[in-house]
Amino acid sequence: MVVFAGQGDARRSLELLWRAGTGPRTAPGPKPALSVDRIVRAAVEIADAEGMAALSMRAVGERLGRTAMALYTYVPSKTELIDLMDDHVLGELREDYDLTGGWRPALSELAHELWTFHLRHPWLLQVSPARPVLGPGEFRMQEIVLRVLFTTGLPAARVRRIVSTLLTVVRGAVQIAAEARQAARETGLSDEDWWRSRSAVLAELVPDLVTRYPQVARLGEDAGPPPAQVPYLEHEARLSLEAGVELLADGIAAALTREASAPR
Amino acid sequence: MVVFAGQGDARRSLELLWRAGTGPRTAPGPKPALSVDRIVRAAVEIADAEGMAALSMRAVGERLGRTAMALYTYVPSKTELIDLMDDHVLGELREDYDLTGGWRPALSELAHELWTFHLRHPWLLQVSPARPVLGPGEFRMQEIVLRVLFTTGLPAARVRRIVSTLLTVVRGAVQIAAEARQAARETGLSDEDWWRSRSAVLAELVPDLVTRYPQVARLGEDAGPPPAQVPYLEHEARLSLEAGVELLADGIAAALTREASAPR
DNA sequence: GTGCGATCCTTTAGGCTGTACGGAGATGGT
DNA sequence: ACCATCTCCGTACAGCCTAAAGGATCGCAC
Repeated sequence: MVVFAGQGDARRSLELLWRAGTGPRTAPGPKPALSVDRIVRAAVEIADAEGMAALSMRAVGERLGRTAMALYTYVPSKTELIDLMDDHVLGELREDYDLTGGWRPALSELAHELWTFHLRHPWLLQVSPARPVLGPGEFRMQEIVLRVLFTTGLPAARVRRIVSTLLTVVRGAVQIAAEARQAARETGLSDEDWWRSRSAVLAELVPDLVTRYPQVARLGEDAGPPPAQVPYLEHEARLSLEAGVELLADGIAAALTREASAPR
Repeated sequence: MVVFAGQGDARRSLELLWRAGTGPRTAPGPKPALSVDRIVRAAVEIADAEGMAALSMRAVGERLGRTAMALYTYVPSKTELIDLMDDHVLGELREDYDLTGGWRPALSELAHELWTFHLRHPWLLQVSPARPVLGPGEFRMQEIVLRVLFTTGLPAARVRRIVSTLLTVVRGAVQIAAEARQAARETGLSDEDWWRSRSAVLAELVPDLVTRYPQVARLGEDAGPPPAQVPYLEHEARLSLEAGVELLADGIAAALTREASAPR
């Protein structure tokens, strides 16, 4: 499932996101027992614990002692609810990063925060980054990341692409880690067991594997240290993220020296 | 929806992927009118044209003049079918890249090929990269990418992370482009129209936006040239990819000079 | 106090989804 | 001719989102 930011009424969506029009109540009718916030929190709890696939309107309603349809008084659709969830959890992001050591350590600190944040809410990866949510959380997040990256002194256009790349790298790494977790939970097989059973059959079915795919074989030669605690793929993803951020930082440094030698 | 590589019987999955056990037919019963290949091709056509969400067993069956259940004779489940689709289209990837100019131009050529490839089959982004498919297509793809990146001379462990980062960067850029396309198709709104209508309401609802989010405002100042032909987000994603690959290449170069000054 | 009408919530229903199950018809080998 | 086997289909079930309609509850004007 891919989720797009509210396709319905733009005004209604934005009002919900920014909690506009929440003045004092004077209208008739029964008092609302629920609230947008309670619904969003319940939904986030479900998605965090059981994944986006388990997030149904029925499930959210049930958790609040209501039916699915009761939610539609507060939230126009499931899509919109997911937007609200997205923007809500973005409020958790740590705000300040130590810039006294320059942009480089701050960048890797930020990347690490984004990593743990996304791992806490892996369903975020299912929300489309195209046409983003445009709520306070999203703006706050942009603000946080930009505050770090503008200290490089690079021009805005370049910073924009760097932010985009950074978020992509983080999301990619988290995707592997999170989906590895989910796969382990759903199949009951650890990454190692999965690989062992597959590679045994594979070797039998395709005996000439190493000669047919020499580069891949070359990759396999350095196995690296066995992952002790952390599941294999999660560990690998973590290393991949660190490598990615380092590559990114080196790329920024290169851009900076170029900029310095040929300033316009 | 997130799809995992075949959770069923590992042997059956791999046999299907490698088309093992397709000897001459001597069994009784009616001749199969369909084939795994035809089913996979039909499924790919649907997913390419209408997206993963439109890919249902009923739809695939209909396209072949059969019911949904007829497919289950050939393919054990929808998940498995998607794995087969994935591995199948990977066969389209161009194989050879010009390495006479060194790894750098080859890398950007490769990235561009991966970009167009994924744009042609955007549903690939919905297949989990954790626990990959382990079919001939996947191995071929790895082989292709590794052939380019091993020419940097970096050690295998490092190359592995670089490959991972490269694929992540490409997938991230494609995701934005593809989902922007899909959003445009589904909402009937161009990126510009979408942004115009939203930003008007936003300015009204949050009048102090620029003072509250100064960094974001600073980003907005350089609007850049208006995208003439290509839809806005797709254009932006393309630029983001190019920037990402350049950053990556600079990162590799930095790693190379480090390696050269301190070889072990 | 009484009734109007807005609001909250539920029930029902419709159109999707993947796939388990059982059966119908076709076919090759004995 | 028979039978085991294979292809293919109809039915069914559980689950999904949400449109529509009705019941319960309450603030306010009269």
